[in-house]
Amino acid sequence: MKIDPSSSADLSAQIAKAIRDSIISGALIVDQRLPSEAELADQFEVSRPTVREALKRLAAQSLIRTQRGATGGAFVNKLSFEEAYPQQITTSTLLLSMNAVSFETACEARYALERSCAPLSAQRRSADHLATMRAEIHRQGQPGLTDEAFCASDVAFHRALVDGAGNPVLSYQLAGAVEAMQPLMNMITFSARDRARIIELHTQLADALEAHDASGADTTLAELEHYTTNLAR
Amino acid sequence: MKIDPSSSADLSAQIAKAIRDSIISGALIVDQRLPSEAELADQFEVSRPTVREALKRLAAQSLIRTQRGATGGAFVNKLSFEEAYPQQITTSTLLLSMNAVSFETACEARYALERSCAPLSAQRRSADHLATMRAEIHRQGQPGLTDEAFCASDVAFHRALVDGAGNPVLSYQLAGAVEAMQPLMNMITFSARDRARIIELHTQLADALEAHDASGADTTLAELEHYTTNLAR
DNA sequence: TGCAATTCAAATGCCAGACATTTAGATTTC
DNA sequence: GAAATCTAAATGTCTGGCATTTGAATTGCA
Repeated sequence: MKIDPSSSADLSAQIAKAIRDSIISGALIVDQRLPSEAELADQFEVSRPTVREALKRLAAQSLIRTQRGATGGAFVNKLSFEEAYPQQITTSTLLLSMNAVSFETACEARYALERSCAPLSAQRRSADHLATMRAEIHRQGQPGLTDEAFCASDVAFHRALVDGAGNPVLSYQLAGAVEAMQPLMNMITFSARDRARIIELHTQLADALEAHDASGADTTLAELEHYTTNLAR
Repeated sequence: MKIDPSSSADLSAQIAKAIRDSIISGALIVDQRLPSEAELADQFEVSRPTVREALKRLAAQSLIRTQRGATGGAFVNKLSFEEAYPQQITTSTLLLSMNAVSFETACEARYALERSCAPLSAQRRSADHLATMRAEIHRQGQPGLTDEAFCASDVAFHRALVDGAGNPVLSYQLAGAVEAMQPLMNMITFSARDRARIIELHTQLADALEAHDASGADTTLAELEHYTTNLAR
């Protein structure tokens, strides 16, 4: 683990990279304790603040965690799907807002990915997932619901659909696509008639999953995509 | 933008969160300059090193960039898809390796997502994408190729397929799934016969895309998934 | 006047040393 | 033997300072 003092890059960035590479390569394994900040400073021949900046960089990516106290220090963190979700969502949201991605493009991606989950979800969805979907459908029918709350419930519904596939990798990837759409969706105003149609399609979708009907679910998702893109116009 | 001094969390983490929230909410816009480190230290009533640790956290997520010199400082960074790719890939790779995700699960997710791109790619792929795919197929047929190089070429082939859909959101999401699989794929040894079969399927796939044949591409991808999962056993 | 060289100031990058706080384990005391 | 205390190691934070970079203002000269 070495750094190049002649490089133009920040020392703390170089040190972070060196440690990150060690984690990715497996030289540092989960829960292993890194040397103390003072020891790292010695090894890399830099000051403690510089080492600390490097460690903060890694902490921001959830690659390490730190503990204070006698047996404390920095430990290689076991990156869990739960931890990775929020980061994925934040990044996806910013990507959409900062790159002026059109509603059509985002919508297309979202439904394309979601349709890839549908057959698996039709096959494996638990009663729990179905119950969540039914509950969200019911909420969507409440009269006083704001557009924002309607969209939030929509996201919850679709996440239950995706989670029904029982594949954590899919759930992780989809979380970004589905949640990041929400700010864009929030810019749409839904008439009572729009909501009724969406709820109808959601119900069809839940029915299809309950009946383990993959192609029915796929067809309904296609309709929903079509309806949503038209709404945005 | 305030922090809670009585909180147990690190000050630098709180400050990073405050600034991050401002960026996400749009209170800070792209290319806007943040106050200098000294000014931030005053505002948050902490020392400069603490502010610096916070800024490094944000830099690690590509939310800001820093410039030295007279007109330097920290600027809100326009997060681009190109910048987000490597992060996405790193995270996905670590998620798979640290959570002992089975080859079957990862493979299922990868092909499910990839099949969602196939119809779009069949419709929109450019001559460029096709050329890349053909070139990779040719490389895969070279006799002296190591298993690692074969897998790398496989990844390049599939990325061209995904990019052919012409949807940057899809490409971004898929990059993680496809690239993160590579370490798992590298653990498989391919016989000459295996390679021949895979190349055959890749050729079918390229042919289907060239003919704008969506269902043909889908069928071939399903076969490829089936073949790959069987190989892993 | 116009252009080049110089100077200047502001900002980040980096360092040394110190103190505060937390925490587990060792030690002491009853 | 159990509870209380002490201790040491580690991170968290601060002060103050110097080095380096870099754009802009200033100056000097033709």
